[in-house]
Amino acid sequence: MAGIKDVAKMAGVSVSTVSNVINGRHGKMGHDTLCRVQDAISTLKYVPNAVARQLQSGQIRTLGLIVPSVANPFWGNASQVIEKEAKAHGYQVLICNAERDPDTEAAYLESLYSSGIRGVILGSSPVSLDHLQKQAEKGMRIAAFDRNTQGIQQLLSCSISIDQISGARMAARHLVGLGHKRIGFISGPIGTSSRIARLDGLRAELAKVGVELDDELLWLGRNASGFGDSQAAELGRSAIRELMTLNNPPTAVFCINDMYAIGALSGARELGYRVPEDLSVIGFDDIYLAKVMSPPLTTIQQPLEQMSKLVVAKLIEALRTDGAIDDPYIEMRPELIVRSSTAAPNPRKA
Amino acid sequence: MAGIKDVAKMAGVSVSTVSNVINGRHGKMGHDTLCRVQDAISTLKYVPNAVARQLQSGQIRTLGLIVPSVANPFWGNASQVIEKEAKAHGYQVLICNAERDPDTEAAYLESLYSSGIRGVILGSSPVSLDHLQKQAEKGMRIAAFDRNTQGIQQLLSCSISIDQISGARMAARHLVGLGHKRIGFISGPIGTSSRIARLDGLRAELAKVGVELDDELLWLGRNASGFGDSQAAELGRSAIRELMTLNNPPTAVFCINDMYAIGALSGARELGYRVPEDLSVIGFDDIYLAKVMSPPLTTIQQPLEQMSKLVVAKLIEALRTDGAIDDPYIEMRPELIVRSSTAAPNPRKA
DNA sequence: AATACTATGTGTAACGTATTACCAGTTCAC
DNA sequence: GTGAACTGGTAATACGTTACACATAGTATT
Repeated sequence: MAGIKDVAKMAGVSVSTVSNVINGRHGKMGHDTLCRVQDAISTLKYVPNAVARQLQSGQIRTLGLIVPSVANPFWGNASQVIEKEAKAHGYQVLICNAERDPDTEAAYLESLYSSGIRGVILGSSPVSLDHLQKQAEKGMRIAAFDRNTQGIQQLLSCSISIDQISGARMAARHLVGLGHKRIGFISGPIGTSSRIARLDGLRAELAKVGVELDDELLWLGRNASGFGDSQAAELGRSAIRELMTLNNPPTAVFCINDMYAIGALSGARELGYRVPEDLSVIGFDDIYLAKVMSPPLTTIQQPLEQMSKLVVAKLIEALRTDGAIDDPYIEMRPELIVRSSTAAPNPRKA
Repeated sequence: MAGIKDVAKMAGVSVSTVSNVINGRHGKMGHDTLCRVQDAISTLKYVPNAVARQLQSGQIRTLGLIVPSVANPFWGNASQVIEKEAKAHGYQVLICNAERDPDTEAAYLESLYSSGIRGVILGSSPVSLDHLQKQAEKGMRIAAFDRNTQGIQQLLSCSISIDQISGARMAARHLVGLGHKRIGFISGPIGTSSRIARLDGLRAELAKVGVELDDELLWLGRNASGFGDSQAAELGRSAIRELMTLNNPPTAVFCINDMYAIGALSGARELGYRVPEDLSVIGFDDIYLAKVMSPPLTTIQQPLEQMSKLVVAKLIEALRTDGAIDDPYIEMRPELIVRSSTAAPNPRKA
């Protein structure tokens, strides 16, 4: 374990001089001194101890990222893009799976704080952010990702999200436009801000055009306690089985995200329903799997890459400027991607 | 930002006493002292600085995890399980996406090392581990996951993997057993130990039973430079299009992992081929999506949960015992999961 | 009454780096 | 030839925590 002292001894200079070399203050010394130090560094395979450095400087170039579950390709992909972007800014990312549980989120936040991390990207997460108050007060900068910021802006340094409500309305409008009148809704437990908004959007649009949303067709993660996103597809499959065996089944279903939609596709086929002839399915997120499903999934797209770049840039700016940034709360426009899982309802059954 | 000194001052005791409280040495002090210190801690919202702690102790309860890509559900799910398991041992996990690039892996390893992390789980990764030598020499404990350990055991503290070769042979035997004689192989670039072993296994089994493996039917990630796993499904789709438009197309394809297989399913359907009637597709890994595909995917299962538990336990043990652990190199048995994407070849075309 | 022991705390030196103040030469203008 | 400015470098201290040796007082034992 070579330390800066060993390097100094070997090069015959003081530790401060070595420190100057490491930190690029080359102007402060003679050329031969510089060379001797550099030689010593490489022969000893010396790497500065980031821990000691941080303790001294109080700085650490690491961001926290709290997501519901990297097992869900949407978040897996988001994590990857965010990490890449952070790396481009010279930051590392510590990824945490919080499973949408407030206590787990709070525990991670405290742990990140105690590691010196002062910037965190919070993905999805529950409606109330009370559990984060303590850390926020102590100076943790929090950036929200994929959630609305109603009433919690004082806790947040910035936020990036799509307009969930209008996304859900686009989906609803698409289905209604095709002629559907019996529309189902499939989701896991409605605990996060984004899920609430999506359901609200669906409700609002259907109300506006005068289509009833039958409570019987709302499937909200029954028996799903403790299930993570890796089970989302399975839940979607169970859901569609229950909905399609009702006396008056839906002709179309809106799924809270693409994973549920993928499960719904699978379940519908098992029951002998053809998609989209007998049943239309629409998802949300546009994960990369949506286009390779059969049939390819109609869905609402989130501009993931742009959102990730923005959230990283904003958060780092907030960290540098001590919170004073322009335009901290951004809502992007989602987009309807029509593929082949939606069509007009089957007249025989309608 | 309250430190231990502030707590000590407020409670009217020395920093040592506060340290004792924090570290659970409650027997060393009077009851009222304990209470006063605890009060001070909570009113000041004091959280011990993990960095300073680590500097002192040289210990950090964090593991590094280097994976090809969390966007691939196999690795996303693995990351999640590993993280959960590590947490149960009181460790955090720092997840890094290395995209199968040796330089990126080396950079992450150095960065992890300088953060005081001394235990890393290395997922998949290139054949040669020369790029990791430097860190390994300095005392980094490396656990290999999902790769063979031929000739690199001195670099590794432990390893957990399935027997890739026998997994691939099981797949080949299954296809041959169904009567297939023209078998294709779809993969991205063959750069990692696990991919090499899978191809070797396929070759060995086919040679054994006297079925030719036509080079024309080997699709190895053409034009795939820089593509990550989120594109694997798309690559699978391109691959199947190329293979099925040959003069003498395959009747079955073996895909390097389930993501490619999912893409192959999609591509085959687009071309009008039915799976499994016209084409059999077999994958590898058994990600949770395999069973909700249509048709559900026949695949080779890796016992992910068990493997994850083992690798975490072994690595932590290696860290604690300074490398001396029993049975460090474990190969688990993969299992053939027969679903509905494989069947006997269509006699019309055979 | 002297000794030993227990319970309860305290003081301080690390840990490895960055920063600050400082010092010894050299050069140079006047 | 004298002091200011500059160059190349040193030494001391701080960062927040822990570990360990030591201090103090009260109580029990001989």
